Amino acid sequence: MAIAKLDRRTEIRQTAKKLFKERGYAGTSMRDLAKEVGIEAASLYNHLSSKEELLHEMCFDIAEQFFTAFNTAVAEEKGSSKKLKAAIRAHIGVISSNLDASTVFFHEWVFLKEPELGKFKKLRYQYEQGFREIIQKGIADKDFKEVNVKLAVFTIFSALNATYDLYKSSEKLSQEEIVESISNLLLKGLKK
Amino acid sequence: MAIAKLDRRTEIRQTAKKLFKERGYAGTSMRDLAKEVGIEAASLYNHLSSKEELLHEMCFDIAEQFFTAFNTAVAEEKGSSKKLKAAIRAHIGVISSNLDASTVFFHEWVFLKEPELGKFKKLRYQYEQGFREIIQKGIADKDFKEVNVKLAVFTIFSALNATYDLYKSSEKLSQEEIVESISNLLLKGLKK
DNA sequence: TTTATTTACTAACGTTCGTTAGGTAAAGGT
DNA sequence: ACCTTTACCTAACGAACGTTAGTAAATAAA
Repeated sequence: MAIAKLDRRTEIRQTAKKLFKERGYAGTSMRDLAKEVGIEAASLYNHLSSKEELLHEMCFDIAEQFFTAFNTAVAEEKGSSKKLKAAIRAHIGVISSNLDASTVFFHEWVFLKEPELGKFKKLRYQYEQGFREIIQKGIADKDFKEVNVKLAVFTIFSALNATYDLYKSSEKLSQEEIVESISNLLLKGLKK
Repeated sequence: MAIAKLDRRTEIRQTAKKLFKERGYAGTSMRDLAKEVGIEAASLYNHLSSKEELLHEMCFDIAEQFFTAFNTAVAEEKGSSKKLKAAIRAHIGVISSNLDASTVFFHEWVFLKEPELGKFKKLRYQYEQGFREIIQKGIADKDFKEVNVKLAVFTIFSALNATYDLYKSSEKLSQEEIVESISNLLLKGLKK
């Protein structure tokens, strides 16, 4: 065969990301998914083993991408401000190159069942921990103000994790504009 | 009758907020709701006319609260920084006194059907416009940096709208701590 | 005390859910 | 040429969905 057309397996998964994003996991039926792909619902099961598997794959795939991007980004920079900005860029980068899946990652992980749910939460905590450590180091080095670290990281993630929303607006913002704007605001603030 | 116990109508709506928050609108069935209230699913319909009505009420009730709180808050302050901080406080205040419903407001409005969906989006745009105008005024008065207004407001809302998450963490943060911390970060930034 | 309203029940409606069983036709490997 | 595998189909499973109908008991109004 060699060089097949983009196969059904992949097509189904891409379509599932799109639908889970648009209608939510619980709001998307396997029949919806099948119709969008152009086959019967039962035929989906030649390419997957359950609806839940789709969600599971999406969430953990994105989780892994976040880790990888973070690790390479911060390794390349010295200094807390630069590390933080690099981490922000990496995080936004993963979102912008996985617009559907990352939306699912942020909103639909609640439908994971144990034990995956627990595993997922743990991964997320670990990932956030990376950001907390950058900020702690920054405070220790007197680069950053003595803020409440947890709250600061919370605020940063809130801002970053909503950026998928920016890409559907009509404004054509480049990724670097978004990165610059958000990290400037978070690092230097609004006040003159 | 006089002074009835907290009536069923109210009880059902409070329980619905809790369940819609925990399991999502699509992920909550009327039988789930009935069981939690302690009656049969069919009996719910003595107190409401449809599942959708519940969602509709929650979303528009919170929308109204946001408007009211915003208007009184900014009317009491002069100067862009103070107005913005007051608006932030008001916004967080509405969230913190409606923890269930505001979560539904942020995540489940997508399940509204037309024409309510359109009406909802319009209200939200108008509300955000209030924040944009504060920032525009602040820039014009040289109080604020010349930031991309839309992106700044986007970032602010992202941070504010996630605060409902803070109240379920074990840390006992007071509302004023949260307001101070977030508005300081957004106004003055992380950098020293 | 009779009457009307409210609140709950059981039973069931038609629909949709995720998924399985079993079959068919084409493609690929040997 | 044969056999296996892949990819689809139709049909159907039992369960769950939102909601309606009809009724009985309790409560309030007259």
